[in-house]
Order: sequence, then C-alpha cells, then structure tokens
Amino acid sequence: MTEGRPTMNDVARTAGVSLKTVSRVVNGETTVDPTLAARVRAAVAALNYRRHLGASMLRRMDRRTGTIGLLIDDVGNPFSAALLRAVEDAARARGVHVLAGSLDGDPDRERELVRAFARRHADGLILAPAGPDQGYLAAELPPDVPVVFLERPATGFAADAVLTGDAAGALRAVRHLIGYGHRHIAYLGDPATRERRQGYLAALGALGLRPVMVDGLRGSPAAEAATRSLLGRPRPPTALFTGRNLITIGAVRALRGLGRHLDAALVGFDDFLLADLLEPAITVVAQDPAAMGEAAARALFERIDGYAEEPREISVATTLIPRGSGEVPPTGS
Amino acid sequence: MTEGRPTMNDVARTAGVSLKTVSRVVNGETTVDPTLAARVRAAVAALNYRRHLGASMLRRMDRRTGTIGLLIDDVGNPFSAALLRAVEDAARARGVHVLAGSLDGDPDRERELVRAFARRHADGLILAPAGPDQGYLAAELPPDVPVVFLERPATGFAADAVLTGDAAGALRAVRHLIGYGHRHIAYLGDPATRERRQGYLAALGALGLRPVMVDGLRGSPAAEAATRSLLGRPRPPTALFTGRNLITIGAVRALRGLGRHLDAALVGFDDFLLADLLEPAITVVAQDPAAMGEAAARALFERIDGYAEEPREISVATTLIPRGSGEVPPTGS
DNA sequence: AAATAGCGAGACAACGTTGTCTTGCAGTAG
DNA sequence: CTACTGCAAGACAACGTTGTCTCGCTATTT
Repeated sequence: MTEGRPTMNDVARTAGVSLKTVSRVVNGETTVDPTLAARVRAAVAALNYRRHLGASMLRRMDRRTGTIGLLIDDVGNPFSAALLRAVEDAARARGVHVLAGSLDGDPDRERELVRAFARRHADGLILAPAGPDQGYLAAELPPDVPVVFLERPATGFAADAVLTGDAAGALRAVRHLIGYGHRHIAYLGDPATRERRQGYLAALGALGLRPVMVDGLRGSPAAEAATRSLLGRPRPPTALFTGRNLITIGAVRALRGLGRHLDAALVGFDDFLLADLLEPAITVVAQDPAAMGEAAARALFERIDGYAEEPREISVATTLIPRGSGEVPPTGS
Repeated sequence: MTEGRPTMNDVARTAGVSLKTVSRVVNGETTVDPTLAARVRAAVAALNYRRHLGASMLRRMDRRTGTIGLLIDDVGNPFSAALLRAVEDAARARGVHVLAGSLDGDPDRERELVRAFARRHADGLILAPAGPDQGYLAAELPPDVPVVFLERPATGFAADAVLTGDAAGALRAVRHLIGYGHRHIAYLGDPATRERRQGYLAALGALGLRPVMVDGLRGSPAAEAATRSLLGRPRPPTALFTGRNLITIGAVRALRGLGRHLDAALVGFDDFLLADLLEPAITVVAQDPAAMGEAAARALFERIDGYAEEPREISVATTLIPRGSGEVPPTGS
C-alpha cells in the first residue's frame, strides 16, 4: 500500500479475487464471471493500476513491443518528415508506435541508433542507410527483427528495399537540361545523393560532356556558397542539377542573390513546398515520400508477420515536373 | 541451446562462471577479475547475447526506459518537425530516445497516445495539447512521469509549459496591419490557433473594428478555398492575418490565383522556408521552434531528475519579420 | 436423485535478471 | 603460526506477470 506502484496482487486483494483472475481480466480473457470482472475493473480504477510491461514481456510468449524504429536523414527535413508521417500513419493503423532518429549522414550514428533500437526491442527497423556498409546489421540485430531499407540500397545485408530510381530520375533531369541546349551542367550533391550523381554522369557521358561536380554539401548555406562560387568561375555552367531539396533551395538563393535566377537553368531532385510559387517556378524530379513511407511500412509489417521469401526491391517512380527553371535555354553563346 | 534466445545462464555456462558474475560484467561493475571478465565478454560475443530489457527492468530499482514521448500536431508539418528535431537533439545528448506521435488536432487521439506512451513506460511526455482539457492526465499518467506542455497552455493539469506568447504575437501582427491603414482585416485559423485569434480580436477591439473570421481550416487547400471566398465577397477585406504556416501558404496560393498578391496585405503566424523568396516576400510573426523544443526538453529532463518546484511557464519570444506582404496599404478607398 | 460434463477460478511454477547475503581465499598483522 | 581483514565470486530469493494444471461448482442428462 505505501509502496511505489500497485501490482496485480494489490488489485486482487482489493477485489477479493485471486491474482490470476486479475491477469485474466486485464488481458481481456472471456472466461471470467462478469460480476468478478466488474469488481476487478473497479479495483483497477481505484488503485490506478497499470500492468508492468517488463514483467508482462518477460513471461509472454509473443515477444512484441508494438514499436518500430525509423532511422532517416533528418526528421527536421521536409522530405524525411513526410516519410515519417507516412510511416506513422501506417503504423497507427496497426496500433504500433514509431521511434524516430536522425542520422545526419553519420555512419557511426547509424550503427549506434540501430543498436539502441534493437536493445529497446523494436519489432522492426526502417533504415535509410547513411554509411557505406550495413554488414554490421547481422551482428547487431536479433535474427527475428526485420529491416527494410529506404531511399538508398544497402550493402552487405540482404533485406527488402524501397527505392525511387535515383539514377534514372537524375538521368532524366539532366537529359531534360541537355534537351534545352545546355552543355555545361554542374552537379551539387552530398554523400547521400551518390546514386543521383551516377545518373548525372551517365547523362553527360552519353554525349561526352565534361562533368562539374561539388559534393559534400550539408545544408542550404553550403549549397548557396557553392553555387555562388560556381557561377563566379571564368566559364560558369549554364545549368545546375541539384541532388536534394535543401541544396536546391540554397542554389535558388544564390541565383537570386546574383540576379541570375532568370537566365541560369535549374532542375532539382525532390519536390518542395512552394517550388511552384517561386519566380521562376522550380523544375524538379519529384519523389513521392508518402508512397515510399507507406510502402516501407507495409513491407516491414509483412516481414514482422512472418513473410520469409527472398528480399524484394520495391520501386516508387519519380516524376519530372517542368515548371520553368529547367526550361531556360543557355545564355551568352 | 536450441532455444530462441541466449540468456545470462547460457553465457555463464559457456564462460564457466556463475550467472551473477555475468550480470556483473554486463553491468560494468568493477569488482570482477579481469581474466574472468574477458572470458565473459568472449562468451557474450560468441553467443551474441543481449540482455533482456524486460527482465532487467523488472528487478532494477531505477525504473527508467530512456524514452520520452513527444505529442505534436503533425510530424510532417515543418514547424512540428523542427520541434521534433530540437527535442531529439536534446534527448540525444542524454542518450534518450523519442517516441513521436501526430495528433492532427484530435482530442481523442491525444488521450489515446498519452495512454499508449504511458503504458510503454516513457520517462516523460512533451505535449502540444489538442483537446480543450487535460484533466485526464492525472488518471492516465503515473505520478512520477512528468509532462511539459508545448505551444499551447493546458487546462485541468498543472505542469511546466513552453509558450510563445501567441496572443501577444498576433496582437502585434494585426497592429502592424492597422498601422499601414487597414481597417478591414480577416482572420483565418484552426482550432489550435485560438490564442492567436484572441490577439487578433484584442487588436481589432481596441479600435472598435469589426472582426471577420474563418475557423476550422485544416490544411492548405481549405485555407486557399476560404481565402478565395473571402475575397469574393461584396466588400472584401484589404488584409489577412493567418494563424499558422500551412494556412498562410494556402492564402498565398489563393492571392496568386486571384492576381491579388500585390495589393492585398498578408501577415502570417509562423515563419516558413522560402517565405522571403516569394513575390512579395511574406511578412510573418516568427516563432523559434528550435528554441522551444530545446526548452521543453530541458524542462522535462529537469523534472525527470527530480526538480519538484511549482510549475513554470517558459516563454520563447516571437519576432515580427516585415518582408513586404504586410506593408501594403489598403486598396480601393 | 445420482452421475457426468463443462467451465470458471485458484495454486504454483517459471520467465531472465539483479539485490543481498554468504562463502572461500589470499594477504597481512599480531 | 594463527587470527583477522578485505575482496571477489557464488547461492538464493525476489521482481510482477502469465502458462499450466487442478479443483470445485453448477447445470444437464439419464
């Protein structure tokens, strides 16, 4: 009574029944006399009893916590946030909750969070890989905890993956620029947009054009500075292909600042809010984060439910949305 | 051996020591012979042992799960996403993880998630109230699980709150419009922006102006439709005050669509990405979500650490950022 | 009216771990 | 050479819950 927390025993004493009967009522078993069940429920309410999850988990056969882990680039980034929201909605339909973590492109953080979520008994993990190798998963994760990769393929560990055809989308974007006459197209990206760079290189390579690449751009300000520096060169590019939403926005700011927004072409990977209201409106390769998150969650739950076939690769197509910034012909020639 | 999961007993047998010694090594106690400790660690690695969190929690005195719950409007909304990110960063510094949930303004969902997170043994909760009354918290939450309210004050339950001076910020915004000559100012909001409406009404009331209000707008499209309808009235408002980022964006779209973006004034609550690059740039009352999330997390951790004084109210100031859309004089008079 | 079937409720052990107490051994002092 | 101190390691119970087994009661059937 004076102790910290009421137990089933306390409830049983108060209700005048056995401990086991309380357990039955709490677990919703039907084989309890309604009178007793009511007494038990009254006692539960009176003592404000809640069952101890740890003890319950300990004895129970089905080791499920009703929690999944989602490891993405940055929950504060609109694209990642949309993924999170889609995963949350899918999880909610199942009564499952979501532990979310931001990786910020840091492989150490990726591994650390995987370990932490595994320790917390997540029933499964959705992971947008940050590091170059996911081989550690075999050791870090109990064999019955499934993983689904998201956004980027993984190396060294076989599991379902929800991908968006990064290389193909980038190829299309750069071809689009080439189609408008551009021959001097620069790429701006970060470590996580490697696949998109491949598409860029493929498009240029087909015509033997010379690539101009700036990599490792973390965040808008870095992208803005890089864009300014690119356009300040003796023979500046006439078009830009940016590998991610925040980089695109940095480039937009730089073009504005330089007064070049109307004559330098720009196509960005990822759609973003208000892209259509800028002057010019920004042409993008749009991903569908809601569909991607939903697909990843669905695949994960199928695995949790026991689906055990070969790893699948689920592709969610990108769409090129021409809005103006990508349909500007090259200047000064 | 053939069973599902290795236990401390398995490790003990493999290492040739007692179960308790394994426990000591796993918990990092220093009173173990280095030779034995090494043997234990080798066995742990060999069996890929992980300790069972539930069993550990059961016996341990300190009932901490290293998890906090964050209940906000919508993790996909840029403002909420920034809050989440700030909370995550503060939690990370402590080795704590974040369970995030979106309420979508639904009081039932609020209560349901509070219960779910309490059952999951969150060490504390940060809650942006959706419902009109939080009295249920006393019954739903164990007495040693602290809550911090965020964004909006709560009713019926005393706890720390991190607020942003909604009414004051709105008052300032509307006064700003009045200062530019507007007398016919409309308000667009949703259930969660009630405080801001108070500020709007206070500013109008001081001059005896007639309020025009549209409430219950969920999402940008609804706000866009409402704005179109407002401006289609016989005597349309010359200025708009919008209560939240997505509503502001809806209003921007409507004004664009009507070709009225250059002559109708607009001030929005919440800053948003690219607001400064629109034509005209949007004048806003900016909150500081990073500071708010960080303050809420800090307050929560202080409570978790035992701070037990009176509930505090922490205020994070808003800033009025004039950018153009709010400095347009009224037309047609 | 007696026997049996059916079902609700309690007794008991077990889950995997940690707190407490005890044992055993080495080292030191008398 | 004995007695005592100090510390590392093991034995054991306990945490709060659920699975299994058993018991006893009521209702039904002959």
